[in-house]
Amino acid sequence: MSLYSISQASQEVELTPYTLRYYEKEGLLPNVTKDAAGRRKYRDTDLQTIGFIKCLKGTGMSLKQIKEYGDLYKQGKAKFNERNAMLESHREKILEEIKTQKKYLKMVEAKIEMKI
Amino acid sequence: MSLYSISQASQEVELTPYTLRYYEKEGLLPNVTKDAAGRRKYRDTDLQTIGFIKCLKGTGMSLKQIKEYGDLYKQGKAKFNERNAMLESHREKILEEIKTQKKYLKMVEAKIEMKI
DNA sequence: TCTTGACTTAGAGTTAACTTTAACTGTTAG
DNA sequence: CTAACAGTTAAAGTTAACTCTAAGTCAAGA
Repeated sequence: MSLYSISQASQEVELTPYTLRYYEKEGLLPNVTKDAAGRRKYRDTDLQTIGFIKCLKGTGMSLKQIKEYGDLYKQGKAKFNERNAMLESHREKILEEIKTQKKYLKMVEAKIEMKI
Repeated sequence: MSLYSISQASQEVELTPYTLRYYEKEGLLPNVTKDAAGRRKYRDTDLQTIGFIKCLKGTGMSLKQIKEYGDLYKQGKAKFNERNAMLESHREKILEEIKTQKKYLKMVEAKIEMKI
């Protein structure tokens, strides 16, 4: 129910106000409302959206693709299949990435064990 | 025992010749030898070094830090502690990253399950 | 001998994702 | 009333990590 200023939102989601404005400019956050003075007011759902954007970005999805996903999302049920296909294939990518990270972890640990 | 041209090495390590030259220019591969005509010849140990660079880079270490690690490596036993500390802390970072990836994976899976 | 192709260099160009600046507006505390 | 502050925009600047271009060298095959 509460509304957050850009600096409050920035603290909540751990992104700078610059980044929040940038994401909006790039079309990743389409529906941020503004008050009478023209200042952004973030709703809880906006923060949730940003949270999911951070999740996608943190797993290697580019902002361009995140925007594509968001655009499909806006089109509702009509694009459900396409949107879900994106998530499914992204899921596979994350699984692959975790595998790779584990392999690399072993390599680093082996190097540490070598003591040379 | 074998020597690889830049294009052969490039195929082996799955990096473009441009990238190999770039890494060398940045001081990440200090000891690539050249033949009489001035062409790079990569040894197996060079390919192993590149493999480890890919591991560090693939786990989020910047080229700048990788160079720092390499520079410590060149200084041998004298810098063993410092070098190993880098690897230990990088190991922690990878473990953290795997945790985060798993959390994000769950978020994506939850979104898929929501079917909305 | 000529030409093709793989290499060399220095330096310029590209891309993604911010990050900052400049100039301005509206709100609030003293 | 005014100073400080938090926000606004468009546009320029930054950074990391490549990626490419231009001009040239060298070796091998027809």
